[in-house]
Amino acid sequence: MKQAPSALRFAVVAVDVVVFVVLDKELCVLTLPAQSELYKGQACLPGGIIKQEETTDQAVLRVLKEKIGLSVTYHEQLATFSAVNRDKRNRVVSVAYSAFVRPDTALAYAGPGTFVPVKSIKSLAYDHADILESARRRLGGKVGYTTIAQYLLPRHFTLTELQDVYELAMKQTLDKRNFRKKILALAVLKETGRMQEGVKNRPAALYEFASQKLVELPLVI
Amino acid sequence: MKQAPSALRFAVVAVDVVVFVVLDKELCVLTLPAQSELYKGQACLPGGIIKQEETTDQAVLRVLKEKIGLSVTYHEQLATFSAVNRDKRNRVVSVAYSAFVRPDTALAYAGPGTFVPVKSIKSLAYDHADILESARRRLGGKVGYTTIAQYLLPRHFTLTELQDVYELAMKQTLDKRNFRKKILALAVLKETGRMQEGVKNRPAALYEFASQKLVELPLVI
DNA sequence: CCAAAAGTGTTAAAGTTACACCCATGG
DNA sequence: CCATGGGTGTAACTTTAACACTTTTGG
Repeated sequence: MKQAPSALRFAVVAVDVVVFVVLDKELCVLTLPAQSELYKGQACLPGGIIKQEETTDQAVLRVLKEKIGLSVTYHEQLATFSAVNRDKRNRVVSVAYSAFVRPDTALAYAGPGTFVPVKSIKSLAYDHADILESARRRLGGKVGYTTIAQYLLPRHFTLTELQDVYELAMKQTLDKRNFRKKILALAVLKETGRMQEGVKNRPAALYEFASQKLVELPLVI
Repeated sequence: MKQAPSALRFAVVAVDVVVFVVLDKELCVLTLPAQSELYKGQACLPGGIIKQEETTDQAVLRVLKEKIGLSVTYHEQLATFSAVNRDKRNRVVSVAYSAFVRPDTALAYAGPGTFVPVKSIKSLAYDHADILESARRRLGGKVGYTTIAQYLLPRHFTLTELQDVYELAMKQTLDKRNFRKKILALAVLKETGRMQEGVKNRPAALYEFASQKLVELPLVI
């Protein structure tokens, strides 16, 4: 593919990713120490510049894999951030993404990033705090009308674990009986037939999502 | 602001805008004849390359004003399209926007674009058909839980006109009595005290939105 | 007086909320 | 037998859906 004249290419196009995980009943995101001198000492989100022959979606997967050493369960585009000074060094237009990993993946993770509770994050380098806030809001909305919660859970999970994810994402507590009635009525789950093992209380039934795709529901929870 | 080396600036960043209007009980969008040789004869959405010192939001307003001669009532970011070959000439990453104009503005419009019914559009240059479809879907969703319909109506409007916009956006008919009950219960409208004039049937009361800002509702319609 | 659109209430059904106790397991 | 979390139903209330006729105006 031909390239447009350099004079027209004002900006670098980058991706930044908010990688969510639920650990220990806390909603966490992956952060890294900012590399650049200007933002030294601050944390930031994983990200990188797109390559000449890749889409932003491909860039997200490449960056997470190559630079961060992580495979995510699901990712989706969030919004594009284009403030002229969002990166003080030079003009970078960033296409932000949300991504999700299962807790077991995060626990086994040993790359350069750290998962930290969203609540504990006071500030981030660049405009990454804005991006995080935007992703956080989107997650809160989307958990209620899609099956996005599945990407934050192990494949097989208990209804209580599922409810925990909903409560974290929505920032509210839910009634156990009503939650179960609703989620089961939606018919997006199926019983695995298996039970929890090695727990010191009554073992819970394990469920899984019927479809691994993101399903949109006619509004619920 | 310093610029990153040209070698890192692979792509041109552009904006493309889906400008909606309701004319004659039809949802329409603004299209233009494509300029480039490669897409000669096809229609496309208004758009343009961002400038060095402007955000994508600013670029949208500038492009619509300078190139199209149109002031929109409201605009919001939709999504970013980055397929490597979405523009065959060279790499263009496009940040797509939805925008809305009131019918009176569209009727008075005399610029280079044309408002054509969405239904009548079979194809568009570049990936603009994808962008339009995406905007169309978003409008359909958003009309139900926000006050976005206001940007497609004159400032003062009848409840029937409001219902028409909802029906067009949602692609379904609604019950007149139930619609009125719901929308009035939401308390987002206020009576202007004025009535329609010069209509050959019983004149309807004119309403306006209480806030000109986009308001998100706890789910409705 | 006719045509056209405005305006208005009730009832049945569905969905949502609030709420408390017994059960199975490991230690 | 105790502690821990799992699992379950019902009744009041709220919301939604379906539905038809009278009113006001201009021509």
